[in-house]
Amino acid sequence: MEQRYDPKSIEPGWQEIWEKTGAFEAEKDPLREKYYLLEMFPYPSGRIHIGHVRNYTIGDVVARYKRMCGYNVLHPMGWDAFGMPAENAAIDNNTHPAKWTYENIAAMRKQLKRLGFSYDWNRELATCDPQYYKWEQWLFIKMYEKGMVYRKESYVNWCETCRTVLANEQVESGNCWRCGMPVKQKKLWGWFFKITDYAEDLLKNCDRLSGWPEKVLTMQKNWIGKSTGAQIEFPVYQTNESISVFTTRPDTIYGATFMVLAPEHPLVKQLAAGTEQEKNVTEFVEQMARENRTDRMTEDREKEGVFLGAWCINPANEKPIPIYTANFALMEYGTGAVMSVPAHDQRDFEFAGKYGIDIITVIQPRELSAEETARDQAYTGDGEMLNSGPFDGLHNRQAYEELIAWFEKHGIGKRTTSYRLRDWGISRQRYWGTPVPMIHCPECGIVPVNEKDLPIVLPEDIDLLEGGGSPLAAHEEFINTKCPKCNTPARRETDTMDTFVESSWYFERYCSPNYDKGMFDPDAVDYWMPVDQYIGGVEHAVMHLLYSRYFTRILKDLGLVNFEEPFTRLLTQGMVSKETQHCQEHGYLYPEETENRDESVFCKKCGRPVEIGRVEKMSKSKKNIIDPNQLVEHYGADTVRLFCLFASPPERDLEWSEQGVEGGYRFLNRIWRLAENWIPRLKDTPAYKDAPTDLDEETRDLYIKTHQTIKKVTDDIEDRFHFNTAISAVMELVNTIYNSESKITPEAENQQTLGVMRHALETAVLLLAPMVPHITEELWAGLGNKPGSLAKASWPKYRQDALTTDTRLIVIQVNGKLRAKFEADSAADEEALKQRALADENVERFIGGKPIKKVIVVKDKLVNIVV
RNA sequence: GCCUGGGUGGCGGAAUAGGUAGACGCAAGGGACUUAAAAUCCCUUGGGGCAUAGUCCCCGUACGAGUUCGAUUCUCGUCCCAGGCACCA
Repeated sequence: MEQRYDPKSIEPGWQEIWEKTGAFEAEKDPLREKYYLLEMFPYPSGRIHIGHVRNYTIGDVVARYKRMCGYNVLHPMGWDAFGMPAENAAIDNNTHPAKWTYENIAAMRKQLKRLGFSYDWNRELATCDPQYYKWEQWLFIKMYEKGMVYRKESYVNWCETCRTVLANEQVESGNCWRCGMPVKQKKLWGWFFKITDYAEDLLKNCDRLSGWPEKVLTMQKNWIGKSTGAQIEFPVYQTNESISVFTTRPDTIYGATFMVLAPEHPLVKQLAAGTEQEKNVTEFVEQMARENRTDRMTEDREKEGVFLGAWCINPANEKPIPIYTANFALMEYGTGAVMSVPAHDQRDFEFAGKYGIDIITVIQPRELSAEETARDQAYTGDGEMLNSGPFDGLHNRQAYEELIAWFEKHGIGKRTTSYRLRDWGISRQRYWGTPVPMIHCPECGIVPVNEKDLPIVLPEDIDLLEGGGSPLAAHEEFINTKCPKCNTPARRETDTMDTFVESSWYFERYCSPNYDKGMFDPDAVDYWMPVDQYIGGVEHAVMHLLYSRYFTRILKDLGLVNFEEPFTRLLTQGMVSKETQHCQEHGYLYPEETENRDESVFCKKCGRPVEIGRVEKMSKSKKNIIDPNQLVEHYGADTVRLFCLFASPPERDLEWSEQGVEGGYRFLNRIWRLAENWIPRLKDTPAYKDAPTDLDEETRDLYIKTHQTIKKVTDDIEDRFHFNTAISAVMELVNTIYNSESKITPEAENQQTLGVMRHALETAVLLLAPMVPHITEELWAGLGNKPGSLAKASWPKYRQDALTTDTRLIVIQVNGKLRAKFEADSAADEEALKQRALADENVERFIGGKPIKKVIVVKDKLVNIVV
């Protein structure tokens, strides 16, 4: 051990030892209980940011902790390596996406290693590796054969900036999740995964995911968006056509006074054809097609529509009702047609008001008259049926059931369920992704590639087009092929897959990353999966986590795995934020662009005072980012890790504070000095581990504090991952050791006191080992243990008999207010406590001679006297 | 609008089955050491009150009620903040 704590000189050495000894390599071992800990793998952007550091530190603590507890821990790391930034960077810097990606991976791997994370690097994978995506293509073909994939032309979310299609999950309030630009609707051919087949199952199982945060489950449930109701047929007047509608309120059908079709609905043009409305309708539909989704779908957008010049028949009362097309109707939801009941739906109410359509009340609440109901706004509650023929007088909930029965009996409609969830559009019109392994043959149509021809590798010699567009479509060698069935010249599919496909099964690949006979070795997956603990950002609550759950079901239905939920427990960590600095003249400022004078901050450029802005998520544009590299350089990996854990519990946001980091560094120094002072004295003394009864009072206090700390830290990590309070507890222990130090005079220095001291010190080192692994390895070796053995040391256990002293602090209350405290023997019975409390001087004052109504005694805690 | 969280000192945050509110850290102040500074170590630190400076008193966990011997914790109502969804028929 060196004199001074110098993280820079000790950390790389331990990292080397871990690597050399293969300390974190995981081997399948059926005799040992496994623990699969996974953090969401990063996109190789080139630099690790502080959000990664936090995520991976939390994961690493759990991995190291579980290892110390004896589990066979799998803790892998890899790269979500396909995606558009590589392509864009390649265009900007005139390089190749693969080169850019692999260089970034090398840089980031180095950063992760420098932080001392305990990954099994032998299992590292990159999704852009043909040996990885080969199996994704294989799975695609299996799914195609089972009818789980299909190709269709439809309106899709199109991002003009990224020049590609987006899945519904990837549109965030009308904008592209990646670049933030508005998303348009575009009619395009594309490949879809039939995730809607699993909607019900994905929804139902949410309730069984007890290890997931409620927040994430709610988001998934809302996204799947189940609603129950009926599908009802409305015949079109004087034609053979009929319009199918989905409604959650079949009980209001007698109040349906018009019909609305989505502008994209196939019947719109057909029904308007030849009527005097045809021109208006065409214009309206074209205008809707031009508008982007955001503009059309904002809620404050006024309801607009046009009459089609056609009517349909309300099957309940056989009255004709006009058919409209309107901006608020969505082709993607239900059947793309709405039976509109203005009296009982606010949106329909507004539309009817604007276009002068009849409003007929069919449900009347008890507290309002028929005239008052639905006068100023739609009435959406329950009540008694009226204007509804044979159903008048019924409660609407009952009418709901009877109407559905009536529809089913007369073949007019049936009970159905509708989901908001759409099929997953996975086609991307870009280069840097997994090629869809399909061939378009003029004779045979669409034909999957032969399995033996996999992988379909991305060609390397491509011209990336400025402003996007698939270079594959222009690559003659890639496109031209022969049909696997009939051998005539055919064309390859040029779409690549959404990168969320790769991340939907990487956790299975980690189990056997080099397996070449399939996606994964079934035995390995059988042993390691499911992931016991998954950790990542909440931003993936719907996208990645829903897709992964879906994929696991696919694999199960294909007989490849025997479980359906991939992640048993999920932890979503909060984001990292920091205060911003803003100058009137120069906008947001980096700390180095400001200077401190007279307790205020000023802009270096113009000298104006700088406003210290609110705490916000770190981003380049706000200039409130911090660079992990610089921090590690300055303080070492352990301090950076310690602060990430100490500043707040994992699920909450973490506010970055330079001074807080400094505090963490001070704490590590404090332990270092403690060890440095004591190690020479107790090097040859074994740790005292027996019952506390034989110890003198002062030594016993330290011994008990040590065991209390073990319990506290273990519980904090085990139950809640609250590392902040775990660290506090060790800080308290260290403070206690400092305080005991003065009491161990040379005269008092005997084997027993030294043994207790050693035990305390050793325990602090063990408890901190998962969080700050480098300094603790150094101290562990200093204490005479085999260098590098801490990573595999056993987690300390506490003695039940060493958790409490024989006296307890008892609190005395009068009428619930604290009035006095005293130390009581733990053996004292209730009566004794009561007598002692009543005898207290201060207590007597507050009783003031009033009669005592009741005395409540809580063992080991308090006495409350009620007067 | 709906659904989740959340609101505690100057700050980050504790209080895990209703039982001492403010652990631990940061910042601030004071002291020791030093020629000095840094570092370190020790002490003080929610607000207010006092003829009795105490094992003292009053107030205090967004606000207002309630349940309870006792509420940061449970119930109801109000306000504010963050995140998600948002014309879904």
